[in-house]
Amino acid sequence: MQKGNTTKEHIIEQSARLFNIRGYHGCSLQDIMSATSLKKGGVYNHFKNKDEIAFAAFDYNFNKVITRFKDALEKCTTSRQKLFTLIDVFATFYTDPVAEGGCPIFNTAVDSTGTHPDLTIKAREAINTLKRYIEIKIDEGKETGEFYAHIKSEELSTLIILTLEGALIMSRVNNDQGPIDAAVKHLRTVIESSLIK
Amino acid sequence: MQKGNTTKEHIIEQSARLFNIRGYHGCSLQDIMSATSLKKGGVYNHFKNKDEIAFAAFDYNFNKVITRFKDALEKCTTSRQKLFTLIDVFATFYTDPVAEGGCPIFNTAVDSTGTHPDLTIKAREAINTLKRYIEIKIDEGKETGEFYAHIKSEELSTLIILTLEGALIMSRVNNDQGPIDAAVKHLRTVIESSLIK
DNA sequence: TGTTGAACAGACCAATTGGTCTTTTATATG
DNA sequence: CATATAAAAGACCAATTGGTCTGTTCAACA
Repeated sequence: MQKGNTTKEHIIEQSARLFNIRGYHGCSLQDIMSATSLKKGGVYNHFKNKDEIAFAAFDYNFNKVITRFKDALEKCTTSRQKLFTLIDVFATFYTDPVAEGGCPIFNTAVDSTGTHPDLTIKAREAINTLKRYIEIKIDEGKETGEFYAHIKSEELSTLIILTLEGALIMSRVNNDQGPIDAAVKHLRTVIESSLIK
Repeated sequence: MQKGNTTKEHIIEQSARLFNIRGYHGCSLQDIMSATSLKKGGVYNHFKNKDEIAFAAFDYNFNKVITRFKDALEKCTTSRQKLFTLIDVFATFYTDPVAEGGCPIFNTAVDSTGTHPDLTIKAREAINTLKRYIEIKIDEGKETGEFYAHIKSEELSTLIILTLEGALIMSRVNNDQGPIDAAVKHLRTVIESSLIK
């Protein structure tokens, strides 16, 4: 266990790792116990069941995703810069993952659909939070006159997410950065040529 | 069990459904037994273990995907038409899924990574088969002079797949056709404006 | 220093897991 | 009709699952 960490945080960290790699059904209590070097009593002292751990783990991972976006965008001044940075941050999810095993949001979305409705809801909310976040950045660019006013923010935000998330999955399964690079390059072109005045 | 089907085919069909909805670890032998109305002996008379069922189920689903592409593209004459049809076929994976629960290729890719290497390999091979299939269609268009020669076939093929697969996942988790529509519209524009002479 | 409460260990549980093996049931063929 | 063979049933298995509960340990505080 890392110093300065409470046991509960330690469990969440390790579980967040495991759930992202193995998925909800692929990760057992035994896996969590091994990863945390705790026995059942130690784990269940902080959580009432596996679901609670999974929820906390997802929130933890999602928070790391959002934080990475916010931190990177803080340094940006123009909306153009913000959008490009947004894309670059997505790309870092491949080279330097928030959580080993790819993007926790889409992972959880795919993993939970059909088996764990409550997790699906969490994934859905996370996607929509992210979507609105990007939408706002686009809207800001329109308000300052940096972007064309006719651009549909929601559509573009959706497109950015689905392109990069698709790329992350494809890159990961092929163990090849090609898809990520193709997606980044493509989106840059799209933005440069159709969004910016 | 449907008429004209062998028991083995029946097991594969049902398992293909279940594995695509619930994932490998989310689908138990009991689930398969219930879905097929067979007992353990009936299932294991045709397969030696769960893995064999999962492999056959994946092949079955993948074959349905490829078949749908081939059938649709048969009627096309121009390369432009083929590429647009390709995109439309992807879109049908949302409205009229090959297998309930989304695209089996990316589902399996996400589901298996980190827990089931053999399935990951199958998913990877499927993605690359599909990628090459689309590449060839683009190359054909270049050879006939329909498309610009400078277009990078592999990159475009990759982009088409990752965009539409990303859209399928996003549409499914949000239960909203918006992402699919956005992806289709976008790719059509891209092809129309930068690929076709 | 003795006591209290939280943190953790670990025994225990019923249910379920994937898998094996023997027995029964159909079915086809002589 | 008898028999060989394949298909399916279902009893059985050890291992693992998520979860509960009772001890034990340890640290803060009076």
